[in-house]
Amino acid sequence: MSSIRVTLPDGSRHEYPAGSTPLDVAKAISPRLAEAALVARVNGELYDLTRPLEGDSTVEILTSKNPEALEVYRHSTAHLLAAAVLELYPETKLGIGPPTETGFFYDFQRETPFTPEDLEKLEAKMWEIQKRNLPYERKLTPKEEGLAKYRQMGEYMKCELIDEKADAVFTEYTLGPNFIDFCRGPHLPNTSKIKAFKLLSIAGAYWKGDEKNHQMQRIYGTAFFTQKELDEYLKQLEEAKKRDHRKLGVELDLFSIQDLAGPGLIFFHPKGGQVRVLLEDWMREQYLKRGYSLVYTPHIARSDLWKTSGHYNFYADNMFKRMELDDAEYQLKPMNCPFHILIYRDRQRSYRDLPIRLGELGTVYRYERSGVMHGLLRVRGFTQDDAHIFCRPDQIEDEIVSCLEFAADTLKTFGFDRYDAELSTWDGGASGKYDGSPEQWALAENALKKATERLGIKAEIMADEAAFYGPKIDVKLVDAIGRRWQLSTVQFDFTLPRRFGLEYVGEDGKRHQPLMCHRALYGSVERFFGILLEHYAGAFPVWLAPIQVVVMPITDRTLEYAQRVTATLKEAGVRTQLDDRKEKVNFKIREAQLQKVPFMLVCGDREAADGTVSVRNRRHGDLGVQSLDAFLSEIRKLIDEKTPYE
RNA sequence: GCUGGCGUAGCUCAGUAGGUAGAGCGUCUGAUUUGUAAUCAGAUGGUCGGGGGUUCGAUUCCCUCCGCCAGCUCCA
Repeated sequence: MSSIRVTLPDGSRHEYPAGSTPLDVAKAISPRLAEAALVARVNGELYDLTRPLEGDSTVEILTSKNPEALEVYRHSTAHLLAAAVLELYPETKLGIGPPTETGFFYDFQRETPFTPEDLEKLEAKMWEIQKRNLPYERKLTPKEEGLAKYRQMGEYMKCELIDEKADAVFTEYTLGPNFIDFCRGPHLPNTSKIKAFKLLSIAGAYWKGDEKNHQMQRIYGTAFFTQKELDEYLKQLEEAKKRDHRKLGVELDLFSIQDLAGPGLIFFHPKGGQVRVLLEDWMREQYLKRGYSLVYTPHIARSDLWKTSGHYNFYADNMFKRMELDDAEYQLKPMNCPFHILIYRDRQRSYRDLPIRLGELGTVYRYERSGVMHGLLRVRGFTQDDAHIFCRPDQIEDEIVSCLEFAADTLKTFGFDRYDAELSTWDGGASGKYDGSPEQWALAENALKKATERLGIKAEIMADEAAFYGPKIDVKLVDAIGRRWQLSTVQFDFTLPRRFGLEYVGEDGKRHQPLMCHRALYGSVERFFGILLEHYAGAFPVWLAPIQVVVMPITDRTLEYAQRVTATLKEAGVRTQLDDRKEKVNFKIREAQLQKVPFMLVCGDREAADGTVSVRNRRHGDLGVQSLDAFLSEIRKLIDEKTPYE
């Protein structure tokens, strides 16, 4: 057999000599394609351009236009980093170095830790190696031989990986004469293809992601096909930094975290408090509109409750320490569900009573390890917009649909147009780590699936990702600068109804166990507040802005008029502040702009004489003179319609 | 919790090869009556994160605790 047949994406077929490579195929198509080629897809599998084809194949040449090529590109950059590290610090041992969503990292084991200056040195070294124009060469090595080699090199982590993952013959990649790495590949043909990268940070990382293992130093970096794309990415990082909710929280005087009180505990200042009230009021209103009942439950309960619910054992690590009171033991609540269950269980329920939807803005406390707190996004005390739905099997699908509709409305209200969902299912019972019967799992998973279908929501199935007590749907939103955040969740729970012996009397006069699901839409009010803050970059829409209007008299002559304007707006329910300091308008405007106040009303002699206001919007600048009534009805509209931006 | 970095005035930051600190903004006082992003002048302000040690002397060096930041692990 001296030739092979290659099928191209357009369906055309060509003959090539046996042993041809994807690069040969690309060259035959066009020199320009051969130049742009980075990697190939051969019979569905990614191939190095120089890896010989084995028999008849379908071949697709991938260039910088294919997302897979970027992954390979970054993976190759990670190898370049490892090669640079070994040249500068030969005693270093290698961990793993994969591409990530935004770049790549490589883990290293070394006595002395890397410093930020090392990153610069390493970058320079990487460019130096890049210029050597070295090929990434694929080699096939028998397992035993390879093991012996890496053992001799002292690359004990590579040995461990080979031991676990390698076939009898495995692949490895060289980069120049001195670098070799156990790696599945594929890689770029050579370093000259790498055009733009940057090392970003150093961090600790556990070997194999297990905190029982030793910790290494991870170097993060990113790489793009062009310097321009890299610059854009770095700019986006800067942008993200600018809208960091922790920074905005201080600048806009919204909230704080006090050392004296403890980490992970949030203080909402007046302005943040105002926004939070609006968020909570909106949610409560929705609850009532949508057939939920509002309940209030305590913050602590006897340990007996937590023993019944199972938290005492299974959630102990996340709970605050127990306290002794009157010979009984109490604990702060980490979840609201047992309380809502007690309300359900307080009396006998008929099938006619169902569904019962108990909602609460319930504040819970969870012990988080000291290194994990993060602004408003990860805290030790937070308020969930929590609700528990108790229903019959025939009701469950409609319930899920209305939960998801509720979630979608919530997202829309806050100006999130893009979101998607993940449906986490069990493993079919294989491992025994899941609670609940196969029938229950089937019923629940089906209901979740059908509900997403009915609503036309695309839900990615995450097999074996469910909670042990039931399947769930998580909604992830995409914010103004493209970041994804996990927000709403709808989770089934087969465990708690059983543990608490929940029941209802059915049509048949017999006792049945109700289905129960947990759902939270904001998730945590604190976290949601933080996400919103970053989404809006601090410029809350008019309906949420803590201060909606600042009125600015120009001189003392117009102070009285400005006071009247302020009073009129306040009376109309517009959150208005009078800036009567003896300062220039420029100064007042600057300050209001920085505080991201939506509207500024300048009141001078002309306006006072005509009963008008000179309107300035934080985004659009000077909008000219308007009658106060006209302005009022305009802002009223923005508030009532909850216009997301303005 | 772990690895690394950091902690100086309300905020942003400078500084001291070990001799108890400085700017801008803010705050206060006075003057200025001002038209769409900073009026001027003066004053105020710090146990240099807490504690301990070394030293004649520590904000600086060492130890320890607390907190923050980037990650890891975990998670709403």
